[in-house]
Amino acid sequence: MAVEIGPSPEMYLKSLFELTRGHAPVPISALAERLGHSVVSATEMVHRLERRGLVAHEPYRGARLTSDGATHARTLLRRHRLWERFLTDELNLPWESVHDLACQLEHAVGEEVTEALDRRLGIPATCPHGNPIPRSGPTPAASARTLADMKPGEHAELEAVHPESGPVLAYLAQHGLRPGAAFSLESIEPTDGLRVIGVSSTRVAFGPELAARLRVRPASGPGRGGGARGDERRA
Amino acid sequence: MAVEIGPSPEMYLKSLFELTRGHAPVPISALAERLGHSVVSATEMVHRLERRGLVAHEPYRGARLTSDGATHARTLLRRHRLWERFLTDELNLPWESVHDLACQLEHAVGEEVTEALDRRLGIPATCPHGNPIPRSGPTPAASARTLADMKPGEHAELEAVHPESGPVLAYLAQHGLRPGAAFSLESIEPTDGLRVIGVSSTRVAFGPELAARLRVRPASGPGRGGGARGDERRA
DNA sequence: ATGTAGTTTAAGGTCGACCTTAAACAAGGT
DNA sequence: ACCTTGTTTAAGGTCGACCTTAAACTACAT
Repeated sequence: MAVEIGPSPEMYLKSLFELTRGHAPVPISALAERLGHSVVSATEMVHRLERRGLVAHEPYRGARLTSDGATHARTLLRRHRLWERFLTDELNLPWESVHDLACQLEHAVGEEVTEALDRRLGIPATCPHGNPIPRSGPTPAASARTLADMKPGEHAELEAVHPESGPVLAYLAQHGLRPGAAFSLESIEPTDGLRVIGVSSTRVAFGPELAARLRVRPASGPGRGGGARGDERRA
Repeated sequence: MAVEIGPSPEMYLKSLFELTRGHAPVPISALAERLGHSVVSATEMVHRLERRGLVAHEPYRGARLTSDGATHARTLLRRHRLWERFLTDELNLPWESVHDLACQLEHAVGEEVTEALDRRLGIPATCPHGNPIPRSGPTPAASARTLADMKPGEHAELEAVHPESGPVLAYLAQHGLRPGAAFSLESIEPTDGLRVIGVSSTRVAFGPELAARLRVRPASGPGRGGGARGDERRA
């Protein structure tokens, strides 16, 4: 069991999982873009994964994880997020850089280490970027609402950065924005749909694509002022 | 700096380092055997590493690390042993299995993580198998004396398992023998040179090759009886 | 001085994971 | 019905990391 699989196929499974919205297949071009590969290469890989029974490919529509594939992807994501927690909580590495670091570590460990790590970390509920750590049992539904869905004047709190990536996290870190931060949407610029938000006396702008990657929830308290405040470790 | 290098070349550097005795070149056949590769493949790799300036190859004698190569190997060994400590000390994974696990992790992290890990672990002096963790500055000379050098009747204490490997550690674990354990050499069998030692009322036998991998030092105290006792974390 | 054991080179093979360019094809809007 | 856009297939390439078999060669001990 556990089906030997290399780092590269694993990245595909993970990306596929992350890019999946609802029940729709993910266009291969989207996959390719996320991984920085050519579309042809991505198609090749999808075929390889299909032969292994991990993804189902609907021609001209996209690829979807089979349940085997989804299981595998979930454990990968689990490892990834646990490592992220380890790197921030135990090694005190910067919030915005642990994503890329964890991308290496996730392929280097099996179940043994993963579970031990989970216990060691106190069975955390989310990664440092606000995403839930998959465990046995259904994953708690993440809020579907993002910054892109908000209307000017609304107040909210950053819940998570969903498809994570180095550059995105760097941008957020640069402006002191972290899960838990309260903010308000000040305006949506007519040109390019730029979202300008106010976070503790600063203004930060986000393009529509980035905005769609910022999951939000109604501001919890009157917001204890904070910009760069932490993230919750429990659900 | 840091010269991009993959897991496989890294394993070669590490093995080369571990197999080096004094100043002599390591025969490629020995390298190949340690890695479980064919001699031809090992030769190929040595060439690749030579082109990169990491090893020097003396035809028909063997390969030696250049100073660049040695530096690289040392940092690899450093990562490896730090991960071993992490896995045993923090995750409570079994002593005999952390070697193989660390073999994966060592290729998945850079300097940032390594140094943070080191600090986090309290700058440990040795790995769980008794080998010193390389740091800047000269590595403390490991005792050159092994079980293979002992005479019947002698008492000693296990200091380290030097070239480590899964099966060797498994054998030791099976017999409750760990660094720090005191024992006496009871006999050397004339056939096959088997070393039979007494450890806390048990007898365990070692072939000559294994014996040469067990570094020993004079028993420290009257040995608080112990078989399966720990290992020191400080020099 | 010679022979054997250990080393090296040569030649050819496989597999995975990428790339490019170019052609064939399907979906969906006008 | 057509045309554009996005998708897939085909063809050929590269590179790294392994493999085998077979021939050439060296070191060293007898």
